[in-house]
Amino acid sequence: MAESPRSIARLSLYRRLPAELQAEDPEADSVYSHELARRAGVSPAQVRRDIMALGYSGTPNTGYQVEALTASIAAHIDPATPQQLALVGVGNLGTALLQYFRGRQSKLHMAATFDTDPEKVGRTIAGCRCHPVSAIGEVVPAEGITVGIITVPAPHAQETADRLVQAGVGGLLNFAPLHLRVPDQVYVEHMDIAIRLETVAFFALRGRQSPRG
Amino acid sequence: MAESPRSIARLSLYRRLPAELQAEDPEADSVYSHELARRAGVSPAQVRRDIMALGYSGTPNTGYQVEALTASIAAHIDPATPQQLALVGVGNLGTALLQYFRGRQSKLHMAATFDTDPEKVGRTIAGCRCHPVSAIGEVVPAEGITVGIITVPAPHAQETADRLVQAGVGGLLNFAPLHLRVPDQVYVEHMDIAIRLETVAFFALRGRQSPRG
DNA sequence: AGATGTGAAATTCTTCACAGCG
DNA sequence: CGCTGTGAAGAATTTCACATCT
Repeated sequence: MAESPRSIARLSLYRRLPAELQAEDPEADSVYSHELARRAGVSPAQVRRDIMALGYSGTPNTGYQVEALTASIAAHIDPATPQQLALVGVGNLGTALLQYFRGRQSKLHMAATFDTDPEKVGRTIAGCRCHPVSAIGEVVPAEGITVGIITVPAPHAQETADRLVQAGVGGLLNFAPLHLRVPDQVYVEHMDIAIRLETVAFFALRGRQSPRG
Repeated sequence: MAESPRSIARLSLYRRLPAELQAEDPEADSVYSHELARRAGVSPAQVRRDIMALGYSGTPNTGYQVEALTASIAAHIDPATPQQLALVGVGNLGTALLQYFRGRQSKLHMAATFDTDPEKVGRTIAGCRCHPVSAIGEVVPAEGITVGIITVPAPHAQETADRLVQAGVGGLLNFAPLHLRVPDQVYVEHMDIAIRLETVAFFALRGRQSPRG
């Protein structure tokens, strides 16, 4: 089973490569591991192993059928039914993310946003109703929300996470610059921009090759 | 030498933990590996090994002196002289990032922004002058910029990266949802929000424990 | 020939466990 | 004692290399 976060992230990446491919060559209905590898920035062996884990097989000398491959990836990583998201903290970054995902067709649906600012509460921002943070406990279960996106200032991030977890979400995407403490069964991805920027700056001066994917 | 991207990222994280710590207990001038570990979400052994690589040593039974530790981390990961950054793509996300880093004191300085929109070019956004993208080749060397942040739409991300690399940057922080192809000596961090969100959504339904970091 | 699928090797990263110090 | 520093073990991940298929 390729069920590590790394492999899931790579599969998610592979999935959108056929679109790139077909933008260049609309005829193409199959693709080699080394072509996917080149576009994904990983090794061909890595691609083959990830795809192997899907249970899908390509054909030697021909590669992978893009349609079948895409379907296999979707079957593996997409939820059976659409999954609901919530975003907490409708500031600059939160709004940018809402715009970013606005209209993106996907199995992930932005169901609600939350903020403490009375100016924002009650309004609809980027097509999404803004609730007061105090309503998390009510709205999250009511909407069946399973994932929370945290874009509040650092001092409020942990309490926001606590509320979301308490309300039942199973995963968090955290943009606040601190490590969230959550129960073991809750999955967190930390999008720590400051840390990543410092890491880039470090290696920018030292000429090290980038890591995977 | 703990010079992997992972270890650099962790050091960057450890560095801001003393501030958290001292906010709770202003008296504290030393800290144990297990305390740092708890706050960073890693194991105590990992903390000790990362710090070992700095050349700094704590004292048994007392832990690490926060001031000396912070200084050691800074000496290891900060540039000797301030490093200049550029951001390309002053849209919602780009502006949010500019605001986010506005006023943050650091060895990293936002020296220029670039956009193609004539409405934005020439203006000062979040305290930073906006140049036309066509000026990258001129401004980047002139300002000594070493890191580029890419927040342009996906279709323009690769050409943006090419321009920045051509102009001499050594590292890129990419927010566009695709893998950038750059020469080996250029370091890239991919902040692929869509992929990370899909990964969270996947594990939110499966209750897997988060990875470290 | 030139792909894929995959056991096995290699590599990288993390944890264990304990000596030694304060 | 309870901590740090660290060699060695262990896990996780990636790559190799080649049998196999078209």
